[in-house]
Amino acid sequence: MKKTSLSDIARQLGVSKTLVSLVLNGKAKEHRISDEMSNKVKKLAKELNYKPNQIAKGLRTGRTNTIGLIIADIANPFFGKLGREIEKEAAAHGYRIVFCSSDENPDNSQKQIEMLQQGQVDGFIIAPPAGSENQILSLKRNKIPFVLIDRNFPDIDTNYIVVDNIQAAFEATDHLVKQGYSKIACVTLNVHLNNMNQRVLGYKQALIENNIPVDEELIKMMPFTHEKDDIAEAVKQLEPGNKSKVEAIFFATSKLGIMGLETLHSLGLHIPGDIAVVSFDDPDAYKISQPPVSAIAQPLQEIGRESVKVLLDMIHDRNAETKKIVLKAKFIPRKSSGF
Amino acid sequence: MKKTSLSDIARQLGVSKTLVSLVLNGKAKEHRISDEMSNKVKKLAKELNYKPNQIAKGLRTGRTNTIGLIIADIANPFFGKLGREIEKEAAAHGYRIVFCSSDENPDNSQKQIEMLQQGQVDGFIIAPPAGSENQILSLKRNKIPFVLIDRNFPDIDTNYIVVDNIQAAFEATDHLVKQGYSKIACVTLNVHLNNMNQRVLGYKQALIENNIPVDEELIKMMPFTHEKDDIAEAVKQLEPGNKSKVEAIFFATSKLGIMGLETLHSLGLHIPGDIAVVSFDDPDAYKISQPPVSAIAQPLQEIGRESVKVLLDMIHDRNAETKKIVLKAKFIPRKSSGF
DNA sequence: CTGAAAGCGCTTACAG
DNA sequence: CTGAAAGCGCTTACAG
Repeated sequence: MKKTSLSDIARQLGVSKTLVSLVLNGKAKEHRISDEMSNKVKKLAKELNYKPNQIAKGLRTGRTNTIGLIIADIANPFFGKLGREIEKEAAAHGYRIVFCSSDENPDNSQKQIEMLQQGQVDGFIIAPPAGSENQILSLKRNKIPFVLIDRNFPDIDTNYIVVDNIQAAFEATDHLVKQGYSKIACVTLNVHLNNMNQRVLGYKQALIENNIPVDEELIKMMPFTHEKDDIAEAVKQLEPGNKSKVEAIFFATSKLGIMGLETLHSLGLHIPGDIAVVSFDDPDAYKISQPPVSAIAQPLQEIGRESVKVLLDMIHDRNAETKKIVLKAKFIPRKSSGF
Repeated sequence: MKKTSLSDIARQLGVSKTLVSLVLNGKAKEHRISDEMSNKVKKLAKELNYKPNQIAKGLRTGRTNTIGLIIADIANPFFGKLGREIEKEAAAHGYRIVFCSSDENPDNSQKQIEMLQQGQVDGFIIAPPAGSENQILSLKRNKIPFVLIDRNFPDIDTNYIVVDNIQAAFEATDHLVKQGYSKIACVTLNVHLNNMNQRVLGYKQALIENNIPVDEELIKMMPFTHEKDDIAEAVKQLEPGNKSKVEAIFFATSKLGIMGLETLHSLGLHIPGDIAVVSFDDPDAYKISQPPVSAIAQPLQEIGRESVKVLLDMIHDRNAETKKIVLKAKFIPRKSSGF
């Protein structure tokens, strides 16, 4: 069963493809095509179950109604949930999503962007890995619509949707202090991403503001290709359980937090009795954890929505002003910090 | 900066587009084009950073190198992880993935399939929602390559990659019996999907085999648009904590399990002391849960790989035999069942 | 060894 | 009110 095309309809009706195309694209009125003819065309199109070939349309119009989504890893619940929100908003505007996981590797994102740039997407939503500045600059230079999410490059003027990482990390750390902890460690990633830097900054600011000296020994920077064993090692180095060394840990990502909690549990430590815990991001795991984990929940729906909206604005007007949106993340105290 | 096209290269070299296309597609030898000419073309293509327009190529060849992935919800870690595996395998073969979340709603999958069928994908990997039999039949009728994952329709001869749900549910339930529990409840979805039916079947078979009568009161079928409150209600009806009523619960999906655990925790129950728990699927949450949750881990990597391979076979030969692959899921006993 | 031409299925100036 | 024609950027028989 061959698919019906414009010409099939045109032939059967004895009219031109032009007319059929015009009618089916809702431009009948505009071109003063008779209602009678209009209806005949629409009726037959429905009968033949006509669906325009989007590839042909795309070649002609230069539009594909597809957005390229480049994130670190779709299997990471943070990006999975964000992907879902983006999909939802995109679908509402008639757009589809092709996704690529970069694994935070700029070589990967480079290839992925190149691949999708060959006329397959109208624009990109990107969580750019460290070291991908050139790729972003190149997109900008070529006037390809895109918006950054989760992190941005402060030196490059682009659209972005991020959260206030400093404020969120500050709030979580300050909460620990208010709960009575002062030996507070920070486990983060050793990677040049501004969101990560900001999380550490917020952590430090909260300590300073509370007159607690920052102890670099308590800040563990994990190589970013970290394995479970690395985290375990780093966590153990902090000597959790020994309260003269450390009383609480702030995990800068949920992946770190989940692995860290596994380690703490395996050491037989009681949370928060032996060691208190707070974490950036709020995966399901933290809700059913015993005790539930105090966490910083990002406004995923808003990030998803805004990123699509900003991108579409850019697609419709490539010279639109860049939009820089900073949303607030919400700290949710739970039992893991003695709340 | 306009993108360079085939004709740009042809013009600059004073040759035909044919020649350039042939060379760039590695068909130079075959057409006995001189090495000298071949190299000139390749060199210039590289210099001009030529990237073939995939849309044009797609229109001409009818191939897009894109796979449509339709699952219930990319935000569900099970599908997120599976999506990642599929992406990986697809990328290895030069394919990209456009994904759609159906929310287990056949109206959604219908629209999504229709949308992507307009020449945008070469084939589909689908976790078909209940009630989508017609859509699958229609794909089959139109000889569109596709493979089902996670569940299949026994009455329709199609490619599929699933796990042995009966065996896995049997094993998990049997484990509970061996651990000394006999009042074992099952919380599942009230939905006509063969994988769900099989999970309940495996649960029942294990009871019967162990001479434990099946008590329908202990089987809770959740409407599939379940909310957290519904699960909480269902779990409470089982009267967990009252061991004369129920001693253990088998959750048929991780979404049910996670919500169920939240309820059990909120009731202040001790696991497994007051109530033991096992669950289908093995999200991160189960590993850091205290106690860790006994779970059935599906071989996601294998499902992802095989589904892509089978689909590509079908794309390359539309009359290929259908492949029906049943993989084994692995039961991992942990502390939640007293292990 | 190489090229001219047709065509994939659309849209859109242009002309009448 | 409607149509013939060009063209988006490729690939591929066909011809020489």
